[in-house]
Amino acid sequence: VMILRSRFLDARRKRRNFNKQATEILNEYFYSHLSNPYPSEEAKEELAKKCGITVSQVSNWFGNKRIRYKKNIGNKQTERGAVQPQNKMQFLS
Amino acid sequence: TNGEKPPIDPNNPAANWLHARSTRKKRCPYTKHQTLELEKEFLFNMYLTRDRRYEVARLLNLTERQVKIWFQNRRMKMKKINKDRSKDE
DNA sequence: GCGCGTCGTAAATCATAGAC
DNA sequence: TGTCTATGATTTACGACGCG
Repeated sequence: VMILRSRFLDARRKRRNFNKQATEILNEYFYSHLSNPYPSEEAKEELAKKCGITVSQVSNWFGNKRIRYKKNIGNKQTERGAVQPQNKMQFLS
Repeated sequence: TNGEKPPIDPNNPAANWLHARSTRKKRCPYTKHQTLELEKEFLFNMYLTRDRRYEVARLLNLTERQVKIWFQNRRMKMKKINKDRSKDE
């Protein structure tokens, strides 16, 4: 049991890239909230649940995404996917 | 509370989400020795007295502010570790 | 008010999965 | 198989705000 448990813990400790669906969900949220990509704690919990990852991992993902997105502005990185033609970023005038 | 736009602002990236302190000190990774000594001190007590902070800073060639912030960050890290462990069932 | 506490984050850096 | 780079995690450094 000890061996299995430690093996389990070791396996979890190793970083794995998130699966495609989880990444899609996160990207969809990010690009549909581009004017303010800072999910609330509640939103993070919901995203975590939908993606099958932890809240901390959601926070890490948004932290990395925001800074890496910024570093790309000007690049062609409009990044496909979730941005609907009818964008949701309005107001804030 | 300030701007500091990235180099370019193509069209309207809607990226007005501020932040980016221009006067912030660049992050400077601590040496193995500094980290080890800080960890030892943290093991001894999670909170520093004023005198102890001064002494640690002097010994490790860090500012008192750096030592204070290191302990604050370390406590947050401990909290996260404990949280993760408790979710282990 | 000061001074140190937590909380959330930016930005740099680390570690290494994975693509090639 | 052996590079590399993209990606998830961790490490410094603050701003904002709370408390005594």
